[in-house]
Amino acid sequence: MSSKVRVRFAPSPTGPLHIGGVRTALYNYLFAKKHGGDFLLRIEDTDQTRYVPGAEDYIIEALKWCGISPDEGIGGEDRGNGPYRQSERKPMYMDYVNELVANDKAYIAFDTAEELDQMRELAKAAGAANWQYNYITRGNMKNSLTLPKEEVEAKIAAGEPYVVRIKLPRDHEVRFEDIIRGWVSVNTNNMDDKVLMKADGMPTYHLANIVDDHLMEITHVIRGEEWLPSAPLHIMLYEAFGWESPSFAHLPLLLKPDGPGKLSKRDGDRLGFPVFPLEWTNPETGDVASGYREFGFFPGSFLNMLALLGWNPGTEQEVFSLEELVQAFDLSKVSKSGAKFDFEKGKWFNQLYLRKLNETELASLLKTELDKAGYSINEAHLGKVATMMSERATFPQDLVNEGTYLFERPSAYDEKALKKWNDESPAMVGDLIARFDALENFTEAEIEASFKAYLAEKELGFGKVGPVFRLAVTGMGMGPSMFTICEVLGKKETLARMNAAVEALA
RNA sequence: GGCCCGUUCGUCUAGCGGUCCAGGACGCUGCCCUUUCACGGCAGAAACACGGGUUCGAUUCCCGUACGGGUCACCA
Repeated sequence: MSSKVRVRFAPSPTGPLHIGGVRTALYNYLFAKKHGGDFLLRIEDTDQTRYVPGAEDYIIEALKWCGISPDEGIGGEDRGNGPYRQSERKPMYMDYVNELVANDKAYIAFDTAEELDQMRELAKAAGAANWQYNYITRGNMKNSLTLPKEEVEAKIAAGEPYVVRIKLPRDHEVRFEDIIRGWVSVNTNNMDDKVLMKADGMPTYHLANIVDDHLMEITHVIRGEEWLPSAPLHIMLYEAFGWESPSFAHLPLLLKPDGPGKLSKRDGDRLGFPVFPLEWTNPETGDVASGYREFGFFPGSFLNMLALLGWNPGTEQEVFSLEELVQAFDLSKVSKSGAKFDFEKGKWFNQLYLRKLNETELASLLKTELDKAGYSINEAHLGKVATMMSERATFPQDLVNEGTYLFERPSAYDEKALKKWNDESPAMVGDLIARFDALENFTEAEIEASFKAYLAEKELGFGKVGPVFRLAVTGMGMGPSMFTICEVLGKKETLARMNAAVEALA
């Protein structure tokens, strides 16, 4: 009888979540929902020096925008496993650390950060490999393993700062089966006695993580590959406590599209696209980093894009709603190697999502964008214009930007299109003005019929008059059907523009 | 550098010993549609890192090399 699936996303509030973090949260969410389990959000803020105000709210808002809010924990329900912020759990960790020390699974160490740095430098100067605080070196350091018991007690009584380190056994092969990578094996000889509790009394990530995952009954730990090297330590910790370890799944990293390395927060807008779900203003510098939401992405397309970065269902389906992702998701189909992030594919997804919208939805998007840009049009035309512009838009703002001539008179004429304008043009436009002016209902169909009748009468080709007509009305050399544009503009405005063009370009 | 993980088109990837002179998608190129642009349709270029094994047979299994990534804090 297996217990209920419970997973957690446990970010550190050191700044905005980047898209790699969002993907980790997404995979956790998908896995939980697929198995009818719980998705928790825990804040790992054991490092007080790195706390960034606003980061926690940002994380909650980002998940909410994506539609993958946690069931339990920060931003979700408190189901009695809280607090869900590690800084608020500080007193709880002490007992566990003491238990480990009492059972000879951990020890107290007095070495200062400076002394440790010195050891590392010395080792480096001697050309040795990494200096490690381990089964060999701990015998020469200042700790409860080397110092007499009375001295240890005296130091503690005197208020001397100390840390607690795990006491790793010598030459022990640590093995665990990663859901994505299969068996991973590391010898304790290559590991060191990591600090479990810092001098300030706060646990390190390693200790807090294990204690909390155990207490919160986490069944599956799904996290980035950057944690793979410390997974053996975590296994040792579970063993030290005598607890059953959860299953692990280490996700491949999101890599920079250009140079080497993983996509990082610092990449910001250097690459010409957002790396954060929502816009973020650095509270210290005031710098603003763009977000996918503000860039015009839909939560659905954003998630769809992220989901396929490192996972695929094994079929040729690429477009998924969140519900479909839940159904199709499978951790064993997550790939092993890192994925270079490709913004072009993301844009494609957004374009696809935009086109799936119906006329009412598009009209509402257009209205919002028009308001933002300070434009307004006859509400009756909203749907027509939105639909017309949607096929050349990737983002909602393109609905306006790709056709500003629909909302204001052209202030200039496109240089390239201007080449189509010649000596005969004013007369042609003049003829059209006269014809259009006579139209009863200035509708798309009527305008088209009138225009074509004119072509037939003068025995002119569409290519001869069309571009000139377009230039006069929109100032452009390309765009959607002129007849639709004219109907939207209305007779008065269309004729006014044509007259203005004749005057300006004569 | 030590340790760990990985390696199929430019990119994301399918492939779990013969179905693969390797499939899909983004991007790119060409053609068609079209007054133009866009959309759409069609077509095309484009990859199994290398070397050894194992096997009747390797993209698929094993080993090595190369390359890439991660990690080596009283940060997570």
